[in-house]
Amino acid sequence: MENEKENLFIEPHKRVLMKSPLKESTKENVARADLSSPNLGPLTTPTKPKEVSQGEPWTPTANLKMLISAVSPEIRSRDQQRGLFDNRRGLPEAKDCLHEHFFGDEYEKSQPSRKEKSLGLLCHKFLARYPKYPNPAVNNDICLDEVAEELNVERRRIYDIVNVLESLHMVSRLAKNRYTWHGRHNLNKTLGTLKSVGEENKYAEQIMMIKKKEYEQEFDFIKSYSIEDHVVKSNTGQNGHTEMCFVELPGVEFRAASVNSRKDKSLRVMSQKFVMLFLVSTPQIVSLEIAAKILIGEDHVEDLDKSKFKTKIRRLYDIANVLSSLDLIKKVHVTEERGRKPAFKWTGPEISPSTSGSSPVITSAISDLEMRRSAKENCAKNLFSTRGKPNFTRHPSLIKLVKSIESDRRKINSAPSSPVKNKAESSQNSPPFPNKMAQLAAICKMQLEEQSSEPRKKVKVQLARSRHYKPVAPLDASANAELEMSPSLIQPLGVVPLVPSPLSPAVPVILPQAPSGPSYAIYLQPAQAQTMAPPQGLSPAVCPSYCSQVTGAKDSTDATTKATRDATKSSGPCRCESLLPAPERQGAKNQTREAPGERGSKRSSLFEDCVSKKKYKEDLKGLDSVAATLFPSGYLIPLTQCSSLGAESILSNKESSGTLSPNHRLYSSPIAGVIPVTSSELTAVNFPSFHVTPLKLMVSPTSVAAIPGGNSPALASSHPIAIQNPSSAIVNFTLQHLGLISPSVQMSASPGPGTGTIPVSPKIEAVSIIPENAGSQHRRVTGSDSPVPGQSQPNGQSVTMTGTQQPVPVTPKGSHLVAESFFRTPGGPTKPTGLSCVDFDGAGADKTSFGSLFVPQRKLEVSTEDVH
DNA sequence: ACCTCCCGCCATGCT
DNA sequence: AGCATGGCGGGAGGT
Repeated sequence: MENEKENLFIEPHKRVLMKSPLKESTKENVARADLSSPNLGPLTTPTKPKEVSQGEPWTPTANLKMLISAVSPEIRSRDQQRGLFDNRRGLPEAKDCLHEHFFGDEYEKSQPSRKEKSLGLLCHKFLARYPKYPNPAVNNDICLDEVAEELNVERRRIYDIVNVLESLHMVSRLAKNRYTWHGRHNLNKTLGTLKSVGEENKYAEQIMMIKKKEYEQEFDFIKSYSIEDHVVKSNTGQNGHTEMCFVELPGVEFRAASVNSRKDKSLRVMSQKFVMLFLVSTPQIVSLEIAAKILIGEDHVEDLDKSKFKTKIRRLYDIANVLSSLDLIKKVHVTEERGRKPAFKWTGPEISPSTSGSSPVITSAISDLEMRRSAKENCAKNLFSTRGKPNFTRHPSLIKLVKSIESDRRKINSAPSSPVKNKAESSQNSPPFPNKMAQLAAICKMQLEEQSSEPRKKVKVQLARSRHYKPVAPLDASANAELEMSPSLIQPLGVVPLVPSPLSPAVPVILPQAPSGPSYAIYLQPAQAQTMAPPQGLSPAVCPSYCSQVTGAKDSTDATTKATRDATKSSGPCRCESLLPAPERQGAKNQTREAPGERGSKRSSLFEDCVSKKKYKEDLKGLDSVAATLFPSGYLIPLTQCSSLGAESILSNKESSGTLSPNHRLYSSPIAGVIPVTSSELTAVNFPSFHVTPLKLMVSPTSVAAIPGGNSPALASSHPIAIQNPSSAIVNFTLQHLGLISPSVQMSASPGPGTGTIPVSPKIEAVSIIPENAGSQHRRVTGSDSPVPGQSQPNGQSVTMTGTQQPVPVTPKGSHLVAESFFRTPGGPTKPTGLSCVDFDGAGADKTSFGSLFVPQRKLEVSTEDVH
């Protein structure tokens, strides 16, 4: 219905193009665009035409133009105005004309190469159309048909992009063909939530397990660990991989119940899980192989069919391309003994679970596990009862509310469209540029937009994050590494929340949103929930009600509604429980993090000791238990919604935050048993962990990036927020003053392009590692974006962005050899996993220390290569 | 030869 | 039935 309304103007052409297979291939796209536009387009929607025309830059010149236009809105608009119309007319013929007119050769050449058609490029184009931080007040509707037309791609492709964006809550579905653009307002929150969920699910453990297996296979260690593996498997089985829940955030959520039928499987869920893997793993490097296994549920690796595995890999590439466009991840290669494996490194903001708000809860998981469990169970039962679709259930009541709301929205939205494209218009056209170029352009734009956009959010406090701080000083250092390396930082980190989020806002001062996070509700899937024992309960469900209250004000009704729904669905109890727990959880997490010191020590000791198998086992056990509970599934509904709204929500957050802080719990995690720290453990587990973890914890790359702030373009790229927030700057200063960070560090940045080379001090492994990350990030930013940063930059913007980033200097980014071997992480488990690779990047030197544990060290090299 | 991953068939489910 | 979504995997471009 709504759609129709929306489409009214557009529809005709849209449909023609879109629906029909015509769109089909990009090949035709051009034609399509032309056609479409002519048909109705021009008349109805001016914008489209533009795109169309742009759509295919047949000549190099055209491409260049495109880039430029992408970079510079002005140009863009100009071109659009001029040429678009022409193109519109063109229609199919137009393209022919173009081809012919323009030179057949060129035409062919220009023909979009595969790369030009890549999802990543397409995503950049898509993103270029919207502000990173859209003004909530404005209409941010996205009409899929329009976008598809404008971008000259099949709608199918748009779905791929939108699905991933939706998983991050950057868009939410309004109605058929319609989505609302949220931009990055909720990103940190979402990431925090995902991290929490990931922790709950124990993805870190799962990763470790997998790695372990791999090692075993490789080395035949298997037997000793086999048991563990089994456990894991079982867990996974329970989880069920269960996983498939979709984590919802407030605002975004509902896409509808109805609509969501397929959600479960969907790319959305996969995307969230994939992101969780990054957030949970210490190195923050995730290989496709591991991700695929985990997403498949793998533990039972062997079970995997190749075909299934291959399919999963394909999907992961799809997701990765989108995430890369968002600057959340960067492609790298991990070199292991086996060989080089494609992997992706998280370049997005670091998130502390609690940080963003919601997450904290998650973090607490361990301590709170029990509570969570109960909560979860309840929630699951209640919430999920509905599940028509497994994943999303919402409370019935909530659902009703939501529906009503949605309907309202639709009505409103549907109004004859305003297709909003906020910015889109300007950006729109993206002709096909070379990927990189396009990317750059897009990036530049985005950055600009971000900048322009405002700081938007308030900073959330990141105190929570402090928890991250992992024990190991080195790590901290590493974290800071970008900033700097001071090891000292580490502890401080613990204390200091600073670390936190770069992204988010790190401003410590502000708590508002709280770091703690916003509350969110996690809905478990009924099945899972029920099935699963609550061992640790992920359940973190935060009560929706709670959320709703909080959010309510601003958020949009949606959020509240959801919350309410949830609440309703879930029985009251659940929520209540959930709510309460959340704070605790957070606190717990925080505590845990604080505990880090312990962890760190443990870890360090472990390392030193070389992890003993015992630990490993223990860890495994812990994992197992965890695993059982893990999967979280369900969604989280954060109360807080959008950061933008933020302030209001803050109250809730504050509460949470407050709770959090108080709560520090011991770390001992029920789950882990031995291992106290969950979060840390997880990270540690992953591998190189120790180093890494601390680093991560301590300083999140993002944070780091943020710090640099000034330009922090890099950061910006990854996290707009950081950039935006002045707070980050403040934080930086603070840190500097404190001595935690060295000023120099921040700036360092030069993006080091290549592999970094920073010799970071090996000494502390962690440290060394950190740098890498940072470096990598930086690199990634620049690199990934486009090879040609400079060029793109017509505007300064782009440049700045890239340039700033990197602090690189500190870390070497490139590949490091590390001997990774298994490390044991304090947490216990050591897993040799390939993960190590990640570490490598960072630090090479240290390896030796770790190194040798079980295995032989592998070297991991992570090469950040730009993909494409 | 392997890595990526585009492309579009076709199932699913809402209208 | 028609249409919107989107799972899925063949197969081709890139290295």
